[in-house]
Amino acid sequence: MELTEIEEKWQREWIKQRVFEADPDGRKKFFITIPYPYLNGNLHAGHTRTFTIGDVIARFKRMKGFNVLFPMGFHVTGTPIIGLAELIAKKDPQTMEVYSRYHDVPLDILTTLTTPERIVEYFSKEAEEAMKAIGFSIDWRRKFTTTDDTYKKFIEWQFRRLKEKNLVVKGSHPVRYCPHDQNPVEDHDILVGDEATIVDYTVIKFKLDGVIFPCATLRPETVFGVTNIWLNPEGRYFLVNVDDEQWVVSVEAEEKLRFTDKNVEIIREVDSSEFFGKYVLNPVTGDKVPVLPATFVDGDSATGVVMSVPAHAPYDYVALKELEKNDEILVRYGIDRSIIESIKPIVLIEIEGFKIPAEDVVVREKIKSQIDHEKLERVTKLIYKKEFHKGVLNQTTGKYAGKKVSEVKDLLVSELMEKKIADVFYEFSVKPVICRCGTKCVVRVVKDQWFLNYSNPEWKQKVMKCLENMDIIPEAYRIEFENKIDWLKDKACARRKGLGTKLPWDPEWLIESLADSTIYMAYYVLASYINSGLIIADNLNDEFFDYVFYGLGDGKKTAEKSGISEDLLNLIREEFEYWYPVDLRSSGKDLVANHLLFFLFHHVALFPPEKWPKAIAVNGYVSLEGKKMSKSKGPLLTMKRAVKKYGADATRLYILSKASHLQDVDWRKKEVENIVNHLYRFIQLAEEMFTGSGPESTVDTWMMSRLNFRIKEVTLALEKLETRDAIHTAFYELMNDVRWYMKRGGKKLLKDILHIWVRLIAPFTPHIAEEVFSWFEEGLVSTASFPEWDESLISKEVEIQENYLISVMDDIREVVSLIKKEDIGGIWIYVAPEWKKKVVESSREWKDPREAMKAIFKDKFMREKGKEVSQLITEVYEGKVNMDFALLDEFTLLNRERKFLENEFKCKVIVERAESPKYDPQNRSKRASPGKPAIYVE
RNA sequence: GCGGGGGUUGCCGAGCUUGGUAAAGGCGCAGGGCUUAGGACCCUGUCUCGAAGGAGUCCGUGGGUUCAAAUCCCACCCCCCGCACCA
Repeated sequence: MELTEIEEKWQREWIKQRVFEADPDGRKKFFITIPYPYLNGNLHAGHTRTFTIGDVIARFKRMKGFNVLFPMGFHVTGTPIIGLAELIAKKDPQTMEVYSRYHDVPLDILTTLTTPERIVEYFSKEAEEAMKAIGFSIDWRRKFTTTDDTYKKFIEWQFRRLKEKNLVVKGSHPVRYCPHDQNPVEDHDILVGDEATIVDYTVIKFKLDGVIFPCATLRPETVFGVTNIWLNPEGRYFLVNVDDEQWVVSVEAEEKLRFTDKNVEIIREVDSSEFFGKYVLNPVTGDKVPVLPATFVDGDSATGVVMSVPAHAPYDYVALKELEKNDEILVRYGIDRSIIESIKPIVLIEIEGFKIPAEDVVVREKIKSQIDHEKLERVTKLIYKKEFHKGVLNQTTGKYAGKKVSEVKDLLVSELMEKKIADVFYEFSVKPVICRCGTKCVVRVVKDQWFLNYSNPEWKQKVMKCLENMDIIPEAYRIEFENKIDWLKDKACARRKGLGTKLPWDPEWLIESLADSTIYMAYYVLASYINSGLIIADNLNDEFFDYVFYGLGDGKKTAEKSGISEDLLNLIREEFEYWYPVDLRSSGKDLVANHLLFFLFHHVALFPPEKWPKAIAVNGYVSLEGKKMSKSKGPLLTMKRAVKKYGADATRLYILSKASHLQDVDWRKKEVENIVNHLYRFIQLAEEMFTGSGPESTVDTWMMSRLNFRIKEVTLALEKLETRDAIHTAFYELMNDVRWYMKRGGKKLLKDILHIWVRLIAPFTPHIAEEVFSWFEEGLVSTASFPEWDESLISKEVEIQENYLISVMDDIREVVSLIKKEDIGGIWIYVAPEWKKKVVESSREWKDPREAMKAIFKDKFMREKGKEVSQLITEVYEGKVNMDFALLDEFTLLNRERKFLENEFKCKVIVERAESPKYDPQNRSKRASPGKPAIYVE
């Protein structure tokens, strides 16, 4: 029978018997979810991996006796689907190519996918078919898409509740923005500089006659060491009204400020030279410092006004030195030389190995000019790094003295901001940033934006608490989660464009797509009632959700108001109570810093602790023959195509067996094909085993030991979601065990082993497992019980005996290969004499070889053996003697297996005691060591 | 830069938590068996040397701890991922 036939047959059977439709009952429940896919394309190998892990666990838990709910929905919210519809509508060549070639959309259908609705309809159908074809044990009665009216009601409820808790707040935030398109730009909109991030400079407001000189800096802590400020003598500056203040900024800065949330108005252009030699007030220290010219100042970097800290900033140090020597400039701007000469670097950060850090490195690197950017950039970075991490602030900094720079920085900025003597100026980390349309992008501050208040420390605290009680798989990721929780800032949660739910209190805004996907697992409970028509959108109001999720309110009134029966309402409430919380959420590692984090945040915000998630599992990516997959550019391998080509079981098995959890899987055609062969091998072996029977044999106990050990290994691995190890054990190692058993003449247990084995592999390759299982009994393996192991049958002793035999065979084989003889007449095996065993045995009782020898040589017989004994003792202590083997009754054992050995080597085998060999032409018996008999071959 | 993960034999990957015979397993390669033939399948080998089961080398680099280090500690080099308003 072909594999595809088997697969389709059992998939039909599962649907017919509704095996995966889960409703509450008396059993313990297990609720597992996988992030629903976003429908801007077909499911691919990456989904295949994550989803298959989920399915394997779902199937395993089901067989372990849990009532398992494994549901699936579809994500539609956001802009990419709209973008795709537009691209298809205008027949964008790359899109048409990628979607027909890699997503396998037939061209005649593709050309019709010009609206988001058609795209969603097409890909949701495709996705469901793909997931059925690969045999996922999903309860399909619960599917939905995030643009369903009923789902929108659910999201509205969620956001109203969050707002009530003050977790949705108004604010402004910086985005990359194209002035020409008048739109924020995303990564793929950017022509040049897509690696640029937005960095926030601190602006410190130095004052002169009521005019502010906003000095932009990344090192606000150095404000205590300012000796002067810089303007570029060749740069253009404006005097501008900024809100209710007057600022002097570069012309470039003025332009940028207009995109912020400040009101900006040019008063007049000013010449920087009119300020040189004048004194500005440092608002932090109260010092008055001069304004001086420096050409390194970049008008296109932040405000174009810079504070000078010659003790810690190499640029400033060099510029001052240059100025001091440049009489022409001094004269030109009427700057008194004594001003420069009186400037002394003010050290405010103490760091080992430096006195005045900037001076030290400039001298050491022999930097002569402020235009030597390459060297200056390098040493600037060097000093910054050292000072930030290891530097300690000194008494110059007043109350911050004794603290580390890294500890003080944020605190200092927020204090200065509060006193309104500092501000923020956003700037790109890399320049230029150019939009696809060719326009230079700016940082724009979007005003009156709605935010999820993730920075809220109490909220974070709660998430941390939740995390503490969760299982994180792999455990190494826990620290990553902790870091990300700490790092998470407020997140804008509303958009102008896209698909989704409108913000209920401000319908101009759409709820952003990650924000609407945080607690939707709860919605799966309702979805089956919605899909069966028992509930429609009109039934869903806040009272309904409060009642179902919180048990709040009066049942009768709520039912009345919702327009559904009280019985139904209570049924849904009970079902929610039964399934929630989520026991396991399994996902790709790309979702750690966003979705999974929000998943936790929203759960702790909206649900009591007993409804918080229990576990998160994270897995790596999938690449194709070493190349990264890309939905929009290719290459891509769809789930459907993989299944069609290699079969469901092979695809499942391959993608899980290739790498452990965090590791990325590289999909290689050749290896997948080999897995297909392996499955045929398994079926062939299974057929042999099913019909196999025979008498008891000496290897039966060994086989039982192995089998039980393997069950144990597979079970423990699956409990930890280590699917790779589980597959390895269940398929390869157990198969090797069975082969060895058969080779050794084992027959009796074959059929029984198969009956157990087939259940062991059922979570991974359910179709083949069903087929083989059906040879034995009527029911389905999907609902059969997972094998339990019997610890008492796992026998170390029996396994040692078997390993001993293998080791002896290896030795014989090696000897045979070394003598390079065509025909072997016979093999003589000499088992070590009793006295040697005694030496080995008693050696173990002593701490070191000298003591052992002393003790053993008390025996006269041993003394006579002198050198041999001491040599043996040395070998024991060098670890050359296998203690497990040494204590076996080797003679009996080898004699028992003599026939087997004769068959293996196709010659006669004689086992002798080394004390009294009947035939030993080369006197090899002397070499016999406990656990390692001497061998003679002729 | 910050944070996380990683560097093992031709390749992919175990082993590292808890130091104790490095090289599980797969792919590839070689030899043999089976077969009309090919594929598949089965067996054996695959760091180096070896005409007796042995010896030597070895886990990114350099140090350290230890009787003993792939494993623990320190420093350095290299690779991958995330750094957000995008699903």
